[in-house]
Amino acid sequence: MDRYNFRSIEEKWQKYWEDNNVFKTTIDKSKKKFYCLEMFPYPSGKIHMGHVRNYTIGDVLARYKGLQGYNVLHPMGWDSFGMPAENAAKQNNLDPKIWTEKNIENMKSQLKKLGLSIDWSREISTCSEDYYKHQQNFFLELYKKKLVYRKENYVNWDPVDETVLANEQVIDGRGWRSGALVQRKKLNQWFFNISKFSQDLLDELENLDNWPNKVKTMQKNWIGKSFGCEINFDVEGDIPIKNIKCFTTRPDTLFGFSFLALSVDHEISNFYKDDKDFLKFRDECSKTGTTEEAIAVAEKIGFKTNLVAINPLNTKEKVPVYFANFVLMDYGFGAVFGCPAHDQRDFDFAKKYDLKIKTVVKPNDEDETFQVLDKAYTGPGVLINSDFLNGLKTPEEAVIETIKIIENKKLGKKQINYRLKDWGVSRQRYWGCPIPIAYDENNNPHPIPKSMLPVKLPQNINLNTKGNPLDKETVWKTTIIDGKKMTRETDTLDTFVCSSWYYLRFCSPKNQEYGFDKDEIDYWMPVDQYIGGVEHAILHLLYSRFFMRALSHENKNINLKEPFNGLFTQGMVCHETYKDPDNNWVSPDEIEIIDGKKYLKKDNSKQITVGSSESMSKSKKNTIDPENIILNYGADAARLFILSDSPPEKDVQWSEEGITSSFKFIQKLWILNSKILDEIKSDHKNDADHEIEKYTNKFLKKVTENLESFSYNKIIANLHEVYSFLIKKISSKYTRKTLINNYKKILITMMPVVPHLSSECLNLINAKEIHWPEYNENLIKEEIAKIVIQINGKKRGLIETEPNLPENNLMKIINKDEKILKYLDGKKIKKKIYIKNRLINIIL
RNA sequence: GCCCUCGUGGUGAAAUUGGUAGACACAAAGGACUUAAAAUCCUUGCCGCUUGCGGAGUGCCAGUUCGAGUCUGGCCGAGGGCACCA
Repeated sequence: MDRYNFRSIEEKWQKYWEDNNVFKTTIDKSKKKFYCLEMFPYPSGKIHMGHVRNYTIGDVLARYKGLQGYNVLHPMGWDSFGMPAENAAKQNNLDPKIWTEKNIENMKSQLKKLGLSIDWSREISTCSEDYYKHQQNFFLELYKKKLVYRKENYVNWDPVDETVLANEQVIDGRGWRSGALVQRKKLNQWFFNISKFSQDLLDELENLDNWPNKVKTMQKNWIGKSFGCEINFDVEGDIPIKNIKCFTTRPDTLFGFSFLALSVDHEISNFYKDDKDFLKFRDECSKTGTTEEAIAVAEKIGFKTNLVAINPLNTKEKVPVYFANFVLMDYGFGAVFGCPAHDQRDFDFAKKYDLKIKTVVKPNDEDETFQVLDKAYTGPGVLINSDFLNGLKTPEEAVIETIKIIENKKLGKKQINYRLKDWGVSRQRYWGCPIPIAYDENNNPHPIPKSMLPVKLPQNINLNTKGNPLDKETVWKTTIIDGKKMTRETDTLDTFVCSSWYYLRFCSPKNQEYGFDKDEIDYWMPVDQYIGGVEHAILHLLYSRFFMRALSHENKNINLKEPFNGLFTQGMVCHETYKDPDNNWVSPDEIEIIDGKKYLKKDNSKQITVGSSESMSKSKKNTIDPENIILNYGADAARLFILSDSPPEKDVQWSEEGITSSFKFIQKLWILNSKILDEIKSDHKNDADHEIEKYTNKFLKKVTENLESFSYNKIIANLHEVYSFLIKKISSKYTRKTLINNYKKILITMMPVVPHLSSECLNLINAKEIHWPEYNENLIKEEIAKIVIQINGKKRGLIETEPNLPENNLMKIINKDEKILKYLDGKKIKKKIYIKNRLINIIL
């Protein structure tokens, strides 16, 4: 019996698939389509286990759908613009393009070794001119539709990467890539008007039935809709300002008004720009900015103006106006009215500056003497101390009533606000898609004419400069449009723009005229199943949803809002962490096991401490290189293991034992195959066929259901079960025809998981016409019912009977069963609950 | 602080959606084969008297039900998301 030579067999099939263009796809309107897409990788140089998991999950689905007869689109490409290339290029003094292309070459060959069913003829790379010229065209289309605009704005400035970051790229006050503390800086920036679609982006979440609720909730919170009203407060004081607009969700608490707070960037700050104390205060605020600690400690500080604001519902009441560090300029109107009794933040501020705290809401279970003392009350209740509003139920009734009153008195109006802000897309970087704009001598922007696209990145430039290298390219910067000399925009686009439409490009990757072909996207879009990491729950997925809307906006040819019909977010790959006695992280490769204990390979005196299992990361050195795994165990074993044990949406623990066990299972399946080949050399008459028919059909049902529900870990369990069955029953003398038929079906179900082994075995049994096997419900029907006997809800026995046995007949059997009679003990039966074919519960 | 998700053997997990808890796998222990080892196969969730049998058992406490891992309420714990959003 020969050993399974995974290397030659995997290579053979990969070559066969490639040479025969097995996964090449074209439109075929006679067939139902299935667009299976995994998030495309950044070409960092090598694939990691996260990729292996992501692409294995996608491949299982793509192959399954293909076997079912769908016309499957399963492409792959490269998210190849971005800072790592630029940084690597700087360090090694080479061209980012060359660095990137080399990485792509390498990663592509690694991915191919995984045996993925990818149509490589559709490969795209976002850094190629062929890709970004269409992106520039889209930018100009959006510009024309006024969905792109330029404004001066405070930005999140990353001092290490010397670039602007989107709010979403600032994590805990630090740059998401560099980890540097983010600063505030005012710059001219390009923006995509994503907030125009806030309501629609929110509404359509409801219809995304095949998205995880988790992701929908995150997006919902991110969009952050709130209902309230704007109120125009009259003010009096020493500057020529008559009123200040505020946004509030709690107008019902207006009688608890005790101060008005402004953002330091509010237009009123212009009157204080010569006030040294104010400037000092403003500095103080920008320092506490967005850092983690600052928010945690979050001391509320204010700067008192000489203004007073008048309560519009009680004009006798005048309260002080402050600038305060907790008021944001880019939400609402940069001004809030303070009601300390019913907002914790206002409460803290009032305590600090000794402002009035007037209770105007009492909880439902309190009486009217209720007073807010050491903590704001933000819950529901009834309005008190509020004159004509007294007795209203809050918040629902009271908010609506108050808004009506405010509208009638023309003091303000109903208003809906969103937290979602427009998407700043300008980046001060070389390695990105150039923004196709040029400026005239008055600094007015002009689109680059379509005929002059693409605006190509200059090559062979000096990257070792501070700030944006494109700024220094004086020759490149200068251009002539309509005979006028102009200066190019030197900012490039955020790389999230590239990934916002790549799913469209895959439909027609070769179209030179436009980013995609209408016929092609009409057939292929939307993506039926999108698979990737949950880390993109907000940024990438929201941007893509926006981009699809932006392209469809005012465009009769495209009527598509949602790019991804189904979304699946897979968990991470984790591994134990190791440290040496000096507290340094140690990689699994550097460890040797002696007598069950782990030691440092190069120094056996040093014992390793084993830490918790965490997601694989270079910094903790707990990574496993997929290339080595494929080399030593094969792609099928790697695929099998990455799907085993844990459900795909949860984290999976990588372990040496696990991959070894998967490797062994592949070997076992191969031995089984050899035995079956022996077995089918002769035929049998003995009619044991029914057994295998039945088992196979039950198995097919389970596997099919598990595939449909992404329960891929259960499929592996099913494969173990079917193996155990076959290896035991192989000599049961099934007729040759039946054995081959059923074995063929089983092998086909293995195709999505272990395609090389499965293809080889199918070939060896000379199987033709390979398509997903249907199961026959009639063959699955149970011929024996196992009925649990419960006495007073406790399991006391198990009886095997014919199916659908009437209760009377069952009781006859029970009455002959000594074990059970022991429990009945002649007692009177009060009640019987009989669930056919399942259980009977006898209550005494 | 707010929002979401999840708590099942030593470990990763299953459980026909309210009906035999622990499928499948990893680890450990014991056993078989072997001169021996490797490989392979079998047995074992826990507590008790030890073929068998009995008991407890799905984070904790209540509730609904003939019956709860599954449903309801309250607590405890873990993970994730958001960050002064008015």
